[in-house]
Amino acid sequence: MPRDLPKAYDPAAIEDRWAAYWVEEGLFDQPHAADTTSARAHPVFSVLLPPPNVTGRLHMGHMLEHTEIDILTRWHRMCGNLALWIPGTDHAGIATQLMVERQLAEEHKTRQQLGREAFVERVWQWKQHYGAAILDQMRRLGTSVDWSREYFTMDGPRSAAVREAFVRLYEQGLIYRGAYIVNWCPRCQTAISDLEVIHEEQQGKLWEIRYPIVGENGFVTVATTRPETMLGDVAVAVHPDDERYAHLHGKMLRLPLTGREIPVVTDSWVSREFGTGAVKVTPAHDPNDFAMGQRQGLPSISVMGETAHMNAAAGAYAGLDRYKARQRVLADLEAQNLLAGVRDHVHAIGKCDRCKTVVEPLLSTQWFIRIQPLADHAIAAVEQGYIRFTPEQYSKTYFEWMRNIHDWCISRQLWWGHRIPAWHCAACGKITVARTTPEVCSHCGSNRIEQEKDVLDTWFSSGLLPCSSLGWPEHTPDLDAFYPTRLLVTGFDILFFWVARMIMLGCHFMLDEPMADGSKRTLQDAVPFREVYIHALVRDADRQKMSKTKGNVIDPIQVVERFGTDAVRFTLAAMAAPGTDIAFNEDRTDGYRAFANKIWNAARFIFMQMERAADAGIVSDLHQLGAEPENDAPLEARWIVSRLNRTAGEINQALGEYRFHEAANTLYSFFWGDFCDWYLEVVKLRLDFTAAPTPVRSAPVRSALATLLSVFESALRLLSPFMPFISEEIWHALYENHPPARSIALTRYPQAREDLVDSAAEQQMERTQGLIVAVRDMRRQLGVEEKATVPILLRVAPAERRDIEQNSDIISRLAKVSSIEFVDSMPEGAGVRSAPGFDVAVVYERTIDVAAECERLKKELARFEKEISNADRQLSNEGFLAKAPANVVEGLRRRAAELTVLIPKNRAALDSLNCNQ
RNA sequence: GGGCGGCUAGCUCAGUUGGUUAGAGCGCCUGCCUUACAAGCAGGAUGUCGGGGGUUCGAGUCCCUCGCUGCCCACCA
Repeated sequence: MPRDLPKAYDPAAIEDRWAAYWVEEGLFDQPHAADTTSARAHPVFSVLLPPPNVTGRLHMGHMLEHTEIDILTRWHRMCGNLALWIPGTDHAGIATQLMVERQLAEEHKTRQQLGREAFVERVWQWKQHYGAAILDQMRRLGTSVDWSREYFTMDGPRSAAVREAFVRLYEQGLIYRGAYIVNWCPRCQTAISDLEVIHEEQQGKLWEIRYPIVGENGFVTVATTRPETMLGDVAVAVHPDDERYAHLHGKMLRLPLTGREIPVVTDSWVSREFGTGAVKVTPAHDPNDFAMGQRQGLPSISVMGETAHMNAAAGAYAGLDRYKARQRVLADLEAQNLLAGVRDHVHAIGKCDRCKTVVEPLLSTQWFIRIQPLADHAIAAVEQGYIRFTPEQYSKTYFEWMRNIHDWCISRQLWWGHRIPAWHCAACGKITVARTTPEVCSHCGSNRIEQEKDVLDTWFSSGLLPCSSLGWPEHTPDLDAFYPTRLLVTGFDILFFWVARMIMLGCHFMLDEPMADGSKRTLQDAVPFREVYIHALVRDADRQKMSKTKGNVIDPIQVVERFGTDAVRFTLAAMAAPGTDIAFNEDRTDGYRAFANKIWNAARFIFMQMERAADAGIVSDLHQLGAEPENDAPLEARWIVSRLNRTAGEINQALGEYRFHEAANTLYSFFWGDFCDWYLEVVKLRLDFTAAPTPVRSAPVRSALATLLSVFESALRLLSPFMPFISEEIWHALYENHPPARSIALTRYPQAREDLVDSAAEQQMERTQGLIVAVRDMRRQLGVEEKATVPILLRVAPAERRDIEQNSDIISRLAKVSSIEFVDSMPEGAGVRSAPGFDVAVVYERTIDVAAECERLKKELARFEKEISNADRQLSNEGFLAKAPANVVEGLRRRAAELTVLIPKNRAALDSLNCNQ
């Protein structure tokens, strides 16, 4: 027998072995070119791994996400679903480029020095290294993904999908190119989308500047936070109804420092309350001004370049950095007495999400997606309930954003990414957009064409993943079988970046695509996933957000090495209440390491019993034994089987609602509380091979062993999605390395069987447990030696006496009772415990600690009295009786009846001990 | 400027549609090496559910308000 398990569980000794086994055996791979009829015959559970960026290592948030997806995937797989979890990594354009630039900087090099081609080659090297490391970590964590379908957002099939998507959108007129105000990062040297700008409140200044009126004495005073951009002013705007400025409509102003003349225009966007009510208009450097410029037909003057230095149009200020220029402008205005005032002003300043450089709104030629048509479908998909969010509140956030969406700037002036499939013609200046690299300009036939240098926003390719990971734009069997994916699990931080984009792109491209049966997909089947589960943020033990700068980042691999993967997974699951951030606390993990050890030792115990049974020649093959308890089976067997089924029901329900914490806690308390603490202790009674004077070749022993094994095996299966390693190891040992399947992960998940839920047995067991606990407590109070057995006096209703007698061996063993004497009334003065259903006293020579007992009784009495007065009040309230559900009323009546019995007993005990003297 | 969440035992957190006595882990106190497990066993103590008001027969749970505290979104210079 290979069951010579070490006394303490050592995760390190088994985890690598199983992690490798699962991958090598391809246990979680689905056949390619899947038979779609079989896919339709089975429920499908398909899920996409949110691709980790190839920027570094996995962090705790990844581990939470992967644990949650893995639990669900393993669960669905064991429930008989065709489960497919596709893994992959993201090239993460700007983020990865930044990492490599930093690496270069350490070598005192820049990407410009390397040149585009060499630089991109260098990033590929980085990707090889870090991408592989991330996937290794995933294997280490036991994620049950389909490695045969692994993707990278810049590999061949995904690049083809990106090109197809771009070209189609272009052909549909949904992509345009033009000069607009964009968010420009002067450090990254690229445009970024609105989402990549993070706003931070900052204490700044609001300057008031006088613009002289041409041909008159006097000024218009404008207020601005960006004085340096005044060099690009093309107008001053006032509200049309603002009487203060009515006389100036149509007049010209002389722009200070430049002498240029600019008009006063009216625009109802201007707020009369803010500043002076007159606003300088700088279309090239402010999004609002740009919009106004368009409305008013004003020109744009760019005075700042891509590095946020003033350009030639800034005249004397050319070459100055924007902040330097600001100082100089202010000083010059001051000198000319044109600075009317300055005051403190708090405003939000935009910074680059990646490098934290202050973003500059710049006029720049970029590619955009006309987003409204896509957004319309995306809104409808959620409104119609084709996509559901959990927690539900996120759908509100989603709508909020989607209904106020702006066109998406998809071009980036980066080198790492999907290069836009557009070619500029040097001859005719027109653009050719094509799926395959063209030889000549499609407009004039010239061969002087050059591909667009810009690359696409990284989210363009990841936004296509639900389709592209299944083979789109090809019409593949995978797409037929697994699209829409069933679920997306991700963090709220990429709700707009990624989730929203996937919904828009998925709905757009999959609508009207053929399904497996040849019919066209409607919106319902075009969505990229049917449900979105938004998980929490993992914080440190002090609820602080983990960040490199704070130095509080927990490396999952390190924690895993200390406590074992299963313990960390279980910690995350047990703390993952939907909608609540997780304060990751290692104390908790230590507790679950102990849980793993508990499971391990339960297995050791069971293996010992099996060996003994084999040695005694009781059974040849334990696994052949029937598992269901007979009607005359002992209480503990009927009880544990009932508890198992109830537990299975609760876990299945909880997992179906993404209530990981509830599932984990239910499992924990079942295994430790019910199975180990009670059931195993009682079962020892049935399996007492040594004590039996006669040969133990008896049916009861076989029956006990059968239940023990069956319940334990079921518990392991319940456990396996949460703790795949230890459950796999023990399961194989249980079957002596000849298990009925290659992995416990391929067995069936236990489902609740109503016919095995035995409420009567549960109630009886609860009463028995109550009695045992009462006796144990009295023993402690009386100071009975741990090993001594003592007689008890017991008073129960005659009807229950038989139950107690039947289970007297359980009581004797677990409460160390030598004999039970049934009495009709308790003797005076003895330490008596009263509970609903029984009074019990321990017979022992020592007397109890009267003071302590009085205190206990008084506390209990106070609690009872409060409770009965509550109960009486409610029961005499007609509204309650009329409106409360019958079971609630009935429950309260029963409790009141119990209290009516218990309270006098309590008082009598207090009297007999003279507690009140 | 809009919107969302949190406040429950010493600590970290559960508590689904309002329903009988508000729970867990860790920590704490007491006693045990009981031959699966001392990473264990048995027993115990601990809460005016942030304050106030309201709805209801009944509120930790729903509504209003106040306080503290996070977070997201936002083109008022």
